[in-house]
Amino acid sequence: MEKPSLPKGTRDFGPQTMARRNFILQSIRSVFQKFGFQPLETPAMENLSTLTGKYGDEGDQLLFKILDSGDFLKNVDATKLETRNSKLVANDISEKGLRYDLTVPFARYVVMNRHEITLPFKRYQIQPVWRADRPQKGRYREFYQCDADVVGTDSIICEAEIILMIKEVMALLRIADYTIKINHRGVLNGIAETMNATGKEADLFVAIDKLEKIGEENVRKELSEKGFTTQQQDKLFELLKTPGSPEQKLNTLLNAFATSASGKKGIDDLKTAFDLLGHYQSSSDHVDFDVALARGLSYYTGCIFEVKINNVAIGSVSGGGRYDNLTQAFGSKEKLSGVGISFGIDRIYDAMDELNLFPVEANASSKVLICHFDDNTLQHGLALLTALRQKGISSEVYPEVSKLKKQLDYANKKSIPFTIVIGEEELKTEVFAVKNMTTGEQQKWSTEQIIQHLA
RNA sequence: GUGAAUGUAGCUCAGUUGGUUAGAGCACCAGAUUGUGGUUCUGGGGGUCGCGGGUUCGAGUCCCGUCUUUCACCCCA
Repeated sequence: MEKPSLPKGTRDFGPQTMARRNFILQSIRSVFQKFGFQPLETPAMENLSTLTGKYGDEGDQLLFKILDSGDFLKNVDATKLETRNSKLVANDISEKGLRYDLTVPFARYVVMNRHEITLPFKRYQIQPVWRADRPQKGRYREFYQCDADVVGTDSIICEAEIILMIKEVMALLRIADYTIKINHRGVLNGIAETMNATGKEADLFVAIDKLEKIGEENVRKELSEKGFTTQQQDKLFELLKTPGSPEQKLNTLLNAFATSASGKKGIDDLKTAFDLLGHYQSSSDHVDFDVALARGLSYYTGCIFEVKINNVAIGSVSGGGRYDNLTQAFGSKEKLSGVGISFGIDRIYDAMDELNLFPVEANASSKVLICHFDDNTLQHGLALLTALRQKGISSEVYPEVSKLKKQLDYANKKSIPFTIVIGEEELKTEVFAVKNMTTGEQQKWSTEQIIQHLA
């Protein structure tokens, strides 16, 4: 008999883990709903044609493909098969794949249901996604994304609200030390134009993004290898090192981008976003204009976001940005601009775990355990149990007759905060011993008093 | 996908140049305590040493393969 095991990069979530995951999930969901987003779910699998070509060559490699049913090799071209090149035959034997993110299925949904969608359309979506990546810490092959997107408006209000939502989620999770990095694709293009590197954006941006991780020296080394002159590099780092507050940086860069239309547009959008935060009576605390942030290059066209929890060795816990042409990839003639944010709850979990940030409430299951001594007291406990449940107090009874010690141990292990002991004496007086498992204090209460105190 | 490291009880780890029956702490179960837990004491259960081959009189220890996890690259939540 083979030992059971899980596919690489996937996990089971036990009750304790689920309680904490739900705590995170519910925090995020409540914020999304508060900001007017409506739920959407899409299938785990999509047609491969929906998924391929949307994430760049790298992304296509990471797609999980689903083998066609039936006799899928029957009609495959024999000469193709003989090449033994799996890439050549992949499309002939697989027409479906597991979704890689939630944004592309959302875009597909919008195009397919355009007639019944009122713009601007705000949806949130919380579902697992799959990537055939090599697993590492904080990187899984199956993980959940929590996305909120708005399509059908260019308004920077949406960008500002994304920042507000991130702040609210972090506050609910009691994560205090985090940074929302924000940049703009236009700023990146402006940099490329200003340093005379148009046409080589891809190499440039990939190198820029590594600045924080590998430092200026190594970035310069990489740029030299890619054929950037020292002069270009000097100009680049002059821009990247623009000093001051976000506002000061924006002003300095605006001057630097005098000849770059997209650079100016980028600065403009970012300025608007920062201004709007003020109108929302919010601050730019935690928000950092990071000129070196370059993510999601294959489809973001406007603002780019990334959220890092500080002092944990885990990648970004959230990312997002504005995209102009996602629906065009599905043949939509109308140009729909969208902007969205995605929280990775698996990484948030890992970070909170490492920082010991889970509140005790996130562990509790039942609030009350009813303990007893024999069949008679057990049976009478059921009436009390029903009374408690009718008042919405989540409670359970120890389902078999056993020693009190064992029942109290059970309550401890499940972090049940109150126990009620029912014995012959309690049956006569109808006053029960209610024990606070944290303090050890014990009170004598009637059913009404119990409900009053615990509801 | 490329390159590297790791794997001994549920968990964290010991285990000498290859040599009897592989250990500890924590956790678990039982008792001390027939209506009061998280402390203490006593006892107990639990390991095909990741899996499969090989070398050897003999392998947890050496070699090869494989899987898992981790790290770097790539990319990303």
